[in-house]
Amino acid sequence: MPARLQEVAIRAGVSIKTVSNVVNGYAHVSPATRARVEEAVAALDYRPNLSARSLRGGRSGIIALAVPELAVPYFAELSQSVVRAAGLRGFTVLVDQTEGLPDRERLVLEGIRPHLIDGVIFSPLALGQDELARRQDRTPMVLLGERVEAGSMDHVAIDNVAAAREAVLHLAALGRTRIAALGAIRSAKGENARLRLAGYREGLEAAGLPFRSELVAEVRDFHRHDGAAGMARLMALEPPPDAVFAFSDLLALGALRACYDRDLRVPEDIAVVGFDDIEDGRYSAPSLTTVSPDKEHIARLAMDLLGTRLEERTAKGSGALEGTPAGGGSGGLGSAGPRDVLAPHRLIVRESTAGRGKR
Amino acid sequence: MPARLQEVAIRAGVSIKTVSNVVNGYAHVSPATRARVEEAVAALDYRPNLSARSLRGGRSGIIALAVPELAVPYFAELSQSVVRAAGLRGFTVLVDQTEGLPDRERLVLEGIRPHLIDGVIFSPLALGQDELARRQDRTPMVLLGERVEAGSMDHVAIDNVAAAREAVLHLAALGRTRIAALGAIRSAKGENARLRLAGYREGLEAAGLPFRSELVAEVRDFHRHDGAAGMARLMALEPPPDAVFAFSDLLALGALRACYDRDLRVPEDIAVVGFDDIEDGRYSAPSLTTVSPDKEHIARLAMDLLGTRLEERTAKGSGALEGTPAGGGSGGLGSAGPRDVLAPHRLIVRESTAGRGKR
DNA sequence: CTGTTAGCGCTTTCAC
DNA sequence: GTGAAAGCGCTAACAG
Repeated sequence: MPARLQEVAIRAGVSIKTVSNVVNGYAHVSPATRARVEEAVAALDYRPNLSARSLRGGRSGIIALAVPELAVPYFAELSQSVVRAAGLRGFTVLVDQTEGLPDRERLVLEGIRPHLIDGVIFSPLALGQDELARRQDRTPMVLLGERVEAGSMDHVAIDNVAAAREAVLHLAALGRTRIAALGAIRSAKGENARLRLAGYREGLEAAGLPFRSELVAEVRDFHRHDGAAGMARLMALEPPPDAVFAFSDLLALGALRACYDRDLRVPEDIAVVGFDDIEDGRYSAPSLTTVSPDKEHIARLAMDLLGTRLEERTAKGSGALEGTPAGGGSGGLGSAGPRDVLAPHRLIVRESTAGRGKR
Repeated sequence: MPARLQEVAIRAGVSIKTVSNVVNGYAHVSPATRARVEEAVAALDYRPNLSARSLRGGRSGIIALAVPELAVPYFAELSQSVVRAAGLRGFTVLVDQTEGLPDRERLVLEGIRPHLIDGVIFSPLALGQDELARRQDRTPMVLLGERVEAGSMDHVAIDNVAAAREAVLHLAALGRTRIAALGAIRSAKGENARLRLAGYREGLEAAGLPFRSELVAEVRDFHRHDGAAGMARLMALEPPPDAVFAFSDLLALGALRACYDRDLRVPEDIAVVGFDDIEDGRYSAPSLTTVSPDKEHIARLAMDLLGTRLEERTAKGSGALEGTPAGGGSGGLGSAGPRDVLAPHRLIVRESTAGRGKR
């Protein structure tokens, strides 16, 4: 049974309020008193009750991170960065796995664990623009990846189109002419896939290469499995492609595996570029050329945006404390419009396009 | 501003208590009333305030999962399973990354977010037996991996020694005689490494092979990087090993990469076995033979243990209050001692030891 | 079966 | 500078 504020106060011979002041670092406490209180806090191993604090103050210090799957390395690495960035700002992260299921994503939009969560960082997969834009819940939310034009949510992403274009231009610069795209997605899930496909077309055009629809392999998901299957279909073409731009590293890794199964040499027979720069790609054989989004940066930006919103909110909140009877409260909003932040990315050239440097 | 119980009660024309009863699914509410309340709940989009509930009832429905790094695939996959298992039991998971740092792990032991967390599933890395056993905090905790002899904590793990032995016997059965171990760890972090090393020795002995200390490669961590470096050292031996048992898949993947760099054929020149069965190993070239701990099972067992402890706890709590009619069987048995549960594992043979089956 | 009431531990006016 | 008291929203203990 942990100590309460009350007991600390008694032991220190002061009032509850004073202990609270000390614990929360407020000024106007005499050094002597402060020392006594701190001694009592330590002696009793006092820890504030977050539920009580949150009930009272409306803030919990907890943010939710909603991602499709932790087991997908990109999300695992991103989550790691988010957890770290949140920690630096004093927040703990509650992870929600949507598994890319529409219903679970809707739950996120509607506010999981309301009252308990100060804000949400959400990486949607299944939900489209329209649904995202239609969100009701007022908990501050930052969107990762998927951009909502009409919506009112903050958003962090890299320039997917530009990144994809660079990847294709890199392949073209290597002299490849039949450059395939691996990762087109038909369903609503495909925001990222759509952007990368657009960048792929731009890249082809910039390189003076024709767009051939048969060189675009569709997938269901961005997993290794889909990559291997898609690659198998591409290799069955006559003539086959001499390069592949995969829309994720997992797809690319699956593609590499498919090449291995067919004894194709990478990059000699076929060059491969991925997207995400996950750790796996640095150790695969061959190592994977990839578009590297700065995940640390993305996480930090998302946390910054969320932090700002939370501050706005508490600032507003404390002002509107009056007893508000029948709902008239117009409550000045003033909240700045949705912000759209671009995180940096760069192309990392490795063996899957450049070959093995030294042997 | 979300609706409160009060407002729902007014709209439904009943008392607060009745709404609470409906929301919590208690019996003894007339169907008509229930329907009216449910209508009101839906209309006002009422969501219970978890902070208040938790403050009042001492339960929050949140458990913490403390792992070293989400970016390590084994932990990502395990976390995914834990999040899922917890969800099935109505718990949300708050993820804590210790980064394997002693101080952060101590924080876990002392109770992160006290009062807010019903229980903890903890996969320690840096802390040794002694410190774990010395824990004060009373929040129910289940340990993953590391076993505490003296302690009082529940524990779930696979039989690391037996698993390692099987892996080595598999290599020996292939006719390999110079079987190296990759992943010994000197520091306190090494509980798993120690067990697997013990299993390695047992395996050698069972196969009638001599233990050679020069065939044991030490590492700092279980990362790809360490695997590649360790493998490089092993290959410099004269004669080199003809097989490697790596204590983690990440190490094994690093080892595969080191082989690729040296144009060694796997498994012809050297066979490789990993440990963990992460997704990467199923798509690596060659695919990785590995010891597969049943992560779903581990997660479910951990959640079951935690669930039981929580029930014991609340049972005890409410039992302290008098006036419980009904009685019924004592059924008690009070909090059982620490339970130690073994999860299943199996060896999955793939190309890195068996070669490529079909081409 | 339903209503009333008293806090859970904390912050936060308001006095002193 | 410090103390006293009023709730935040909810549940559980009692009546009715």
